[in-house]
Amino acid sequence: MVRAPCCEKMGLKKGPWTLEEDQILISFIQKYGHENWRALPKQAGLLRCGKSCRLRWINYLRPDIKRGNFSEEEEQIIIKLHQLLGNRWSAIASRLPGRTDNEIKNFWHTHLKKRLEQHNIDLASATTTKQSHEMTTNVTQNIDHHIISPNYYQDSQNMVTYHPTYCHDHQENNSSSHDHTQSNKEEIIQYSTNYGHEDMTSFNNDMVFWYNVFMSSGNNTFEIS
DNA sequence: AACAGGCGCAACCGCCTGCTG
DNA sequence: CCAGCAGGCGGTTGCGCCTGT
Repeated sequence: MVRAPCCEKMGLKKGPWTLEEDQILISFIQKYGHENWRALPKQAGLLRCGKSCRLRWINYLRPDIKRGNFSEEEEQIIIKLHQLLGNRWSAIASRLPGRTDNEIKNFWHTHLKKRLEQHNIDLASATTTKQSHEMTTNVTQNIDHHIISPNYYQDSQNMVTYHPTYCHDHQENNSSSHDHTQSNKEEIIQYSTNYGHEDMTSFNNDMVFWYNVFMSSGNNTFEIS
């Protein structure tokens, strides 16, 4: 398949964004939204490619972006989710409100990776296979309660609508016994429940459910790295 | 004060997948 | 079913800043 050209046209600007460009992009999106990223720069009068605009908006200009250092709690969440999900930064980011995949990826490569590697070296001689297994098990059972899924939407009837996460995890289902067709992807599981943030049992069950979804969605090809 | 090396982060690149005609 | 397009994603790069010498 021929890949669509991107940013190849002469005259398109690259490199750091200026304040002026940021303001143009923000005001355009606030006015008209971003239904078509490719067309957006032209419509907004920006000499950027659509991808660049999208990246800038998602990673920097979005109003709900949380700036600043990662908290200890967030670090732990990232570590745990990375054990569970691998390098699926967008999936990890979707569980950390206000954080972007790029930010998490950078944070991982600059901080956590080194720290964990050092930690692994320290543990290498002492860790047995059994302990390793127990660690993995604990990860699945003790995912931090504060991880918030953006896939939950509470509607007016106090129902929680759940969109299965595998909608976004598209690689691991090739040989799956589950046929994740479009109809399956659109499947919505509704819990008629009193589910609340105080109800940690429900939250725990939820995380176990998620884990099961992850595991089953890949016909065990899902890798914990 | 000047320089070198390391670090952090924004941005780019290229591939993959889903959608549509 | 196929081809082309658009969006999304993860890997990588480049550059500015910081720190040590």
